[in-house]
Amino acid sequence: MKRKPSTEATSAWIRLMRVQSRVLDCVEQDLKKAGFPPLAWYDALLELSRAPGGELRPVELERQMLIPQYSTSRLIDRLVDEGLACRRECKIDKRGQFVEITEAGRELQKRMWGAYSAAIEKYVGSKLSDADAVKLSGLLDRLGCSCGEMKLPPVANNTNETTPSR
Amino acid sequence: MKRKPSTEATSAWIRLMRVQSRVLDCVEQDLKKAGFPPLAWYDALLELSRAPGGELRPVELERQMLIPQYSTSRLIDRLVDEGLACRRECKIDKRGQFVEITEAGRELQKRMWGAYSAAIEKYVGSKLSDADAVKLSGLLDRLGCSCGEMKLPPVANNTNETTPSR
DNA sequence: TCAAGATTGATGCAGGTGCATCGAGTGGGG
DNA sequence: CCCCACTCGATGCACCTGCATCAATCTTGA
Repeated sequence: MKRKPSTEATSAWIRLMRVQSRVLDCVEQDLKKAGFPPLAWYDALLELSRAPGGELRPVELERQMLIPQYSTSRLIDRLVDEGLACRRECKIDKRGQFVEITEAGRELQKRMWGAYSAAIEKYVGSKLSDADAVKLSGLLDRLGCSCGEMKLPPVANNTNETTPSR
Repeated sequence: MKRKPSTEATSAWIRLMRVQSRVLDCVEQDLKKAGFPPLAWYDALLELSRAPGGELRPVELERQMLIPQYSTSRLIDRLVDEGLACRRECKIDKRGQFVEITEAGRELQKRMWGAYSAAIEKYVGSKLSDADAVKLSGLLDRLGCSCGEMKLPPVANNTNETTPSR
């Protein structure tokens, strides 16, 4: 027997869509106004900077970021064009390659974290108590885990550390 | 004094981004597999179908949907191209126009609601108790209300009624 | 009444995304 | 060893979005 979606589920869905798009807009707007590239660049730079040797296979990056293959490919193009990363050959698998973050890339990632963390604080931290943030995370987790598995979100637990966006 | 974003706020942010993008992907994928157009079309058709006379000024539609003006303009183009709506002149303001939903538009909106409500149930309703859905809505609301004001989400309270997507 | 400014809606351009497909390279079974 | 299936990554295409700007019209206020 197929249930109709409850009013509550529907309402939660609507708010989830509306709120995240507005908050994300605000954050990206702040970053853009500060002259930074889109958040996706930050995510990629962060993943690269955390990888051992500062390099990853595109296919790894793709899995970390949960974005499609072609999207990764073109994002890497842009990072390379801007000198934030470089492609290196992969000796063990000639189909593949490594992407290595450059010093400029590391430096940009750190600078972006300044603006980014400020935006998170402004649009999330200042609106929610820690306890409520924890509750929200818990409820959201239950939604995420089933349409394909949910990766453990890579959260910094050292307050001096940088943190990924998504 | 400027606080660092708490670990909890950051973690909530990450989950918000990841979870909504995955859930939205799942829902849009289901609709696409059923041969339906994107959710934005549904939203527009719903707004039109609820408007008195089934017609709205583009500028109204834009405010309802919280999307930019040029985006509305082109969305209307597509709806008109597909025969789901038509443009009508606005006699009181010659700059403007009315957009009126057609019968085909109303019919598509209803058919989409079938697939759409099933997807909401599948990806949200089945994962969350009603009580948790209410909690989630409440927490999300607190995030939404401040970067620009939050519109009251137009929620159907009659289970036979259709419901907007965002 | 009329000029200045605001509002409505369209559009050219640059860039990003999804989809399908391709070529190169790998690896496993016969 | 060789062929077939698979994986890795790139790319052409269509479409969609954001941004800037435009023309037309409306409104305001001197």
